[in-house]
Amino acid sequence: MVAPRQARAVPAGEAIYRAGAPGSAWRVAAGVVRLDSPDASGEAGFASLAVTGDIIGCETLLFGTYAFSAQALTHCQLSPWPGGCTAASGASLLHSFAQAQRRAADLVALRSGQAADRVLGLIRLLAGNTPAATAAEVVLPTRQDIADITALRFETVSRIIKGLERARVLQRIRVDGVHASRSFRVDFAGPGA
Amino acid sequence: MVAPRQARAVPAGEAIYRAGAPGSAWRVAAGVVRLDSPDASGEAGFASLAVTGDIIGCETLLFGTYAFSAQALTHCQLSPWPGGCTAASGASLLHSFAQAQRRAADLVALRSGQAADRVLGLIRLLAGNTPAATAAEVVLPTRQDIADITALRFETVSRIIKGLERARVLQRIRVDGVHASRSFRVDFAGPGA
DNA sequence: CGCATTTTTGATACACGTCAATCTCCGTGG
DNA sequence: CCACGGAGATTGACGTGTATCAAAAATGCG
Repeated sequence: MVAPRQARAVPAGEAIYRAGAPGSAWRVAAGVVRLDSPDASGEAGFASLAVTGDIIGCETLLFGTYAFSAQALTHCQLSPWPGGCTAASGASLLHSFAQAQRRAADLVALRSGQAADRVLGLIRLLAGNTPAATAAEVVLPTRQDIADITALRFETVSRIIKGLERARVLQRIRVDGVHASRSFRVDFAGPGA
Repeated sequence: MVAPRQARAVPAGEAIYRAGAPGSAWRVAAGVVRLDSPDASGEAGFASLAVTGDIIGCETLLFGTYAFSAQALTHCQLSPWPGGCTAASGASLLHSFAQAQRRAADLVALRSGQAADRVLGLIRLLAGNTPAATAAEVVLPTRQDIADITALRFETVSRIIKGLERARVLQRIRVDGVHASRSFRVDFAGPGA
């Protein structure tokens, strides 16, 4: 009888695992995870994104080691996967497969069209991620990470986000009188009334 | 006892299946398949790419219907999946999952960097696809399809491919004295010598 | 052989990249 | 409590890689 692996909490910005390292699969219970291809010789950098509900590190079930590097873009909550009973793993695997496919299609879509639409698309993706209770609030990754995901430059991302603020689509959330640069309240419809 | 589904041959440009339609999964035995998101209300168009060895339509095992539309970009050979024995489907599914992940990362990479590098990257992907015997020959999709995959315009793709021809990286293959606009011999090293 | 489709090529405009300076936030130590 | 410094974010000025619009040429199919 093997002791169950513990759930993990990872602060924003920290590495979760490295490509090539041994390990097992996780379910992203909360937060946003960035996956990177090992940039040794091939295509460098950003490879994929995982948000709440997604499974990461599935490939370890097959190879025993991670194919990508994972990094927390926001504070993350991870739980071991598959859960208790391995019996359900067949359907469960299939389910996360289908989900990964849809996620991949979303990512591809985040890299076409005008810059503003891409950033907005990503924000939409991340906002859909937030639990219902705080549906209209998002914690964004750094400008640089947003830029990597959308294939833009961080200066461009910065300008676009400022523009969305001016258009009242985004509104900074104040914490102790100081507004953090990554926490926003989102109102896709614009200033509403 | 169910009669085994037949293998399918699909000519270039033809639809393989439509999103929402019932059906089952296939293995791409040869050729290149384009997958599109149903563009009804959400993100339109290109979603993913499948080349020789990839599995398409996996989601039917879960939902019974296709999540994407599939279209042959080159002449395609399809075989039913999973193959004869369903016993191996667990590991087989896992394997094609891992493959799909890597493919998705490749696609994302095809949408960053300079236009010429993207097109070249796609050609590389497609050339790696060809069987070893004709390793240096590729049949490319239409300029428009290449443009959709790389998030460029077909005019830009046309200019780039012409440029690669002038640089002797691509060389048109003559068929009956007429050179087709999509069959090329590839020499990534340049004119060699 | 003729027509529809695809590809090529040119001229021009603009969205985004690039380079660089400044500013804010936040932790550290005097 | 404030000076200091680093990381991230903002803003400006300018250049350029692609998009865009348009027209002609090549290809392929009936």
